[in-house]
Amino acid sequence: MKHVTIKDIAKELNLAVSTISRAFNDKYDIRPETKQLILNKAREMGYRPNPIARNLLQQRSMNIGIVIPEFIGSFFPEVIIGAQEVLFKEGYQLLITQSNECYKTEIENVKLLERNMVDGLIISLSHQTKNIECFKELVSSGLPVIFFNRVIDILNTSKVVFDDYKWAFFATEHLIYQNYKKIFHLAGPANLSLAKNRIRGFQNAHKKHRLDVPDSHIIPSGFTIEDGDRVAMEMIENKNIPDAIFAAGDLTAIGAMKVFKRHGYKIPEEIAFVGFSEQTLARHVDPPLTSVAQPTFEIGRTAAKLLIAQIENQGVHIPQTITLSGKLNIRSSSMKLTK
Amino acid sequence: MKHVTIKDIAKELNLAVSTISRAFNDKYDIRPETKQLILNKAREMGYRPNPIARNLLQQRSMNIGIVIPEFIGSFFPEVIIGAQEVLFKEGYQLLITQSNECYKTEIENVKLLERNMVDGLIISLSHQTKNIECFKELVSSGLPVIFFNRVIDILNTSKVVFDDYKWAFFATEHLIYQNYKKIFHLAGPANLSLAKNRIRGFQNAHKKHRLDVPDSHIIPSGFTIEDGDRVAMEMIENKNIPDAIFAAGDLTAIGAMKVFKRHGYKIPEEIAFVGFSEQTLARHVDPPLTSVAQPTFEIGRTAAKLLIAQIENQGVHIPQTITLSGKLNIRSSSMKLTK
DNA sequence: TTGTATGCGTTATCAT
DNA sequence: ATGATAACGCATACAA
Repeated sequence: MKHVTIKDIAKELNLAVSTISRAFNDKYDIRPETKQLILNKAREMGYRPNPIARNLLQQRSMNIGIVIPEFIGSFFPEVIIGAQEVLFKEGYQLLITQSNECYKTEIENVKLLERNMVDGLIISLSHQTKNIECFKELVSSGLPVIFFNRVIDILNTSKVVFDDYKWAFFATEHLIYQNYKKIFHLAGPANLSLAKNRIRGFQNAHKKHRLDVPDSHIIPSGFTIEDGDRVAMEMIENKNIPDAIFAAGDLTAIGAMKVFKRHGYKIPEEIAFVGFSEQTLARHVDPPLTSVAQPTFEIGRTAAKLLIAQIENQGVHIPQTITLSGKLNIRSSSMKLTK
Repeated sequence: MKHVTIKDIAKELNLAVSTISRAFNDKYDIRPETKQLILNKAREMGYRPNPIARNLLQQRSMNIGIVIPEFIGSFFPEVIIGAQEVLFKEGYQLLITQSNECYKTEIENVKLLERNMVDGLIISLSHQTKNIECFKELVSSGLPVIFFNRVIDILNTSKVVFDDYKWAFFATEHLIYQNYKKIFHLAGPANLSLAKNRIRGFQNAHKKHRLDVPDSHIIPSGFTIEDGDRVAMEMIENKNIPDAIFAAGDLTAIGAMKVFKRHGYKIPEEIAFVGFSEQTLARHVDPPLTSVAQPTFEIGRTAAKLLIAQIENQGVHIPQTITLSGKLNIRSSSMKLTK
């Protein structure tokens, strides 16, 4: 447990600590033989540099904080893996926190990370988050922050987003091409701009094909299986049954699909389903769910790169928004069998 | 970005830094008015204590490292949430790393965390891990380490494990009671003791019911969907078809189930399936998969508690192994319809 | 009750 | 080329 320090090495070799330090940071002059001597001794004694001390001195922790709203779906873990890949290469550690979609925990997580002197933050909001004062302060404090996917439009930071509008448009159009007429949209949490963009895509696809979309076709839901369950039950009770559903999240689509299936509806013949976000689950439910796939790993990598650039470039930072593209994975949940 | 320090406050108020320090750690004598004065000023100046400096001084980081082999399934995230819950309450931060089931990355993660002076580690092994020298050294270095689920038997540390033997036994017995005769076991990675225990449970359940289990019924596989795919394809090619499959992991079961389904086998009438670990996926595949549920959150909480106890109790630490229990969720993948 | 001084493990700036 | 020393921000033993 007792860590070996450069001081111990110095004592052992009758050298000054500064000399030992130099042996490890070869920016300074040091005689090659001395260096070898020190390096050997260090290995022998099992010396490991203490990054905490170095961080204290250099006023940076080499830690990056990441704040995500949940952990269970495959989306965020994949983003994190992508970010981790880039950050580790640059010597940064990743401190991961998740809020269970709870605004209060989210704020606590941010404060906790801030206090731990992370050099930057990568954030995706909980869908409870309405009050953004805290984030405004965070950003104006000067700490580099990157938002991804669930972002705050008006905040002046770099962002990595998905072209939600475009892909919601395509997904809806896919249903229209299959000749579905009464298409409902299970919308995401109202305060997320991503949800609004998906709604716009849904509407404009209809517009392009000169189809009507009454507001009643846009049903506020959420992102969970239970949201899908609930909404589907309501439709059945109200005898207001669509012939296709485009959900803002895979899990909602899956929840709704299960309910309709249980009630004897044939999928996709009577009701088609399209989801969004390509959870692992989508490929494995029955029938497999058509879904918009987001480049999860790439989102993470991009956010990490932006963050590193901003950190190493303090002062002259121009916020930029990078929009990534995806693809529509068409599966049997939305393919009308050719008759 | 420029952080306010106690020094700044001291200068501002014409007090000594130690007095400021005392105001925040109320173990020491300080006049209440002085304390109030300082606290107010501190708030006004936006002071935030710097944990890095404190850690350096106290030789502890209040960080716990966690090393897991993967991230995508719901099992490990749930364990982490459980651990996080306990650790946060005690003021610890959680540094999460994952290795993608790669031994090399796993070791790197451990070293990285060690260098960052974590106060303890919670580890579950990658299934590539065979060489345990590194972990032996780690443990004998005195750093508190808790293993969970994928543990190293011979290592003298505290462990949180699941009663794999018992539940494999029950799962197998469930199939036997349903009158399945030719039951195959898709075994987990050979170097994990958990895999061995599940095999033993499988065998002994047969023994209890005086059934024969040729070794050929135990098929080495892994934990992924692809493993299940592969193994199922082999069975079909060899025309060696079981009437039930008990897999050491849900994903393997799901992979195999899909292949057999695609080849026209009726589930569970012709082949029954039972998995292990209760991934979210299990409830949502078709048919829903019978699976042994592990108390994921509880595993995390227990590991965290053991670790904290060990950290705060340096020196007199008696390694203990806590075995948690689970339950068998019986779903239609293994329920022979009553004729 | 408050101030002074020291040290945690490093790096950087001097001087030697 | 190497040594001495001051920082980084904080906590604490000791002096006042």
